[in-house]
Amino acid sequence: MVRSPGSRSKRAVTLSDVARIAGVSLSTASKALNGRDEVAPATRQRVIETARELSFTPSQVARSLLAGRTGTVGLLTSDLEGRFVIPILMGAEDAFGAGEVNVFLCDARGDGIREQYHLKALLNRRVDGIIVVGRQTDARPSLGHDLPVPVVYAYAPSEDPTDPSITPDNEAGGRLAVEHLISCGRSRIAHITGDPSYAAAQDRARGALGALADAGLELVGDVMFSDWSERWGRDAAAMLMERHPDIDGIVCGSDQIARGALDTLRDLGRSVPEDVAVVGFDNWEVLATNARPELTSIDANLQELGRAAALQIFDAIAGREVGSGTRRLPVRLVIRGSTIARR
Amino acid sequence: MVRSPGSRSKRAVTLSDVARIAGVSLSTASKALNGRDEVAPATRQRVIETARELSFTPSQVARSLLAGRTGTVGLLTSDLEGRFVIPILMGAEDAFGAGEVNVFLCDARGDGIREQYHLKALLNRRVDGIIVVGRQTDARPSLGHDLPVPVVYAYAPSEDPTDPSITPDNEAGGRLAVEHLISCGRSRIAHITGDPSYAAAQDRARGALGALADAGLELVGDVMFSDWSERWGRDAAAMLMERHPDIDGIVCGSDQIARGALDTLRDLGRSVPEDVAVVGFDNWEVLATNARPELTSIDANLQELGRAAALQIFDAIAGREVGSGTRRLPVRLVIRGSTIARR
DNA sequence: CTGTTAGCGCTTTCAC
DNA sequence: GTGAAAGCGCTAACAG
Repeated sequence: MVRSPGSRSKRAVTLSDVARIAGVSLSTASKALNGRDEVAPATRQRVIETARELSFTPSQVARSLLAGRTGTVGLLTSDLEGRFVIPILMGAEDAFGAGEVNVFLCDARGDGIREQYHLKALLNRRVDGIIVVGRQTDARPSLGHDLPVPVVYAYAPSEDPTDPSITPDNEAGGRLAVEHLISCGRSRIAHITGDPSYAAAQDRARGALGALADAGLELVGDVMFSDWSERWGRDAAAMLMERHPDIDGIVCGSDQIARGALDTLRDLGRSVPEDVAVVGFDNWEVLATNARPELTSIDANLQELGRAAALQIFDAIAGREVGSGTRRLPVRLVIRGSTIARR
Repeated sequence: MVRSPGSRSKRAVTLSDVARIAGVSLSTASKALNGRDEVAPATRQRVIETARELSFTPSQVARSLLAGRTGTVGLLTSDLEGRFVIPILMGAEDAFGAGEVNVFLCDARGDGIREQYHLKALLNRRVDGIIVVGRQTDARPSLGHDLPVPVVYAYAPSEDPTDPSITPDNEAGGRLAVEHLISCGRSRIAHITGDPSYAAAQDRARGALGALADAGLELVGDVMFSDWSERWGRDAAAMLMERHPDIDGIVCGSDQIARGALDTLRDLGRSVPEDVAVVGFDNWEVLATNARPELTSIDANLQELGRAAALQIFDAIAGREVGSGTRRLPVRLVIRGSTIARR
């Protein structure tokens, strides 16, 4: 039978191949390769050499079966854009130590059926833990408590308050944005944000209003709720500036909205940040750094969030009882030209 | 010993548990649950019932060990944004049939060492295939031919022409953009694009120039190469319009560049699409649909690309010899208001 | 120090 | 129809 050189048919080399060729027993080979110190140096050397020559790769599958742990984690998401899930994945990889643990990424596309399906598959594969990543910060249905592996909810908390969830502190973010504007000498501050049915919109607005109240200030106009689009940012800014020409600061509920607001301000001939300072939300680099001027924004530290979720999974796997309930992770302010003019 | 109700310590139920409780042998239980027809209906019923009661989940790990295939695929990427990798992942999931195959997503972050590390880990885990996703369409180093599993390069082709690669047909895209402008009655067409060291920039430009030549037209000005930013789009458009005020169409090498061009045109009081029609590239929804007017763009059909990559892996796993070399997948034009005014 | 043995959870012959 | 036994690749007791 003729077989192309690149044929896959070659069975993978196993440890017993190595052992046989190195002239030792299976267990000695195992010990030699795993650094157990009950092996004569010369023997170890020979085994390692042989393994290298055969390019032996130990099967994690077999190891997993034996160990009862697979060293894998499932990331169950509905974030179609990947805007949240990728940083979270990176944080998780960091925390797990790349290579030690591998992540199954499953995209449920916002479909409960598909989510159940993926969940089932992950359990079949004996993942050691599951991180559920929502696409907004609204609470989402719990996967339930009767799962054989630890589950952590990231970004979107679970509706069940006894589930462990990690979510950005949006209220602190709203607060931070206003405090920054105030420290820039602004006092006539407005707020444009997205869909009021989103927890993120409400939380950020609450934070902003709280910070204003603490400073003895009032919001200019009402909180402008509508949707998360650039278009709404443009329209809302136009309405606000017409009714309240003395506005000198705008907190926006997203970077997209902020981009829209910047557009309108430019159209109206208001200079940013001199006349009006603008703060966005999410610190979506591609939007923030290409705005003119570049956009000051609140960053949710998603990578940190991913890391935290991974650590929590770790703790749970190790049997340490992890605190349940929602943990809010600090956010941070990234200052750019839309609030402080570059020299 | 007191154990919290949610404790993980409970060993997962195994098939032998099910068999024992259902009062049958291991092998009968296996046959019953796997739909083998050498089982009495009543017995099968009883086993299935028992399995359900115990919420038995068959271990894929054990199955994989036995079958020699794991039903997993590795997605090795350096696309930090996730802009390309997520649609490709989705396409791959579709093609594999969600749940049948699961995908390990590994982010090498553009670091060769980390890539090798991840590759090693994937091979240890006995993935059935690997899809390598680059972040640009430039050729990237091959992982080599001596791997025990099939590898397909998606988006970024391999430098080795004998590796199977799937990449969007950028040249056809450039062509498509120009042809569309011409069909909109434009004849004074310019081209602003990104970094000339990128294959994508060169390929798109080549396609655009080719289509112009075919129509007996010449590009207005030089191809404006620089970088992929919105800022460059603004600057380049300003330069072009000053030197060639009669420009009536601009093909842009990315949606970001197009957004910049649109900004400048508005600043200059040129209306789009009446005075100047603009086409972007990538069809990045969040940018394209929020532009004013909304941006016509070339879509690389990434999900399709993911699907194609997955199918190719499939074929290779099944032993069907897949064609090697680079396959260019068709792109498509998405028409919006920046080339044809909405009524 | 080295080798033999017993599984991890499952599927699959092959007898009964 | 059903069950006993072998074995996927590996590690960990336990003997030598």
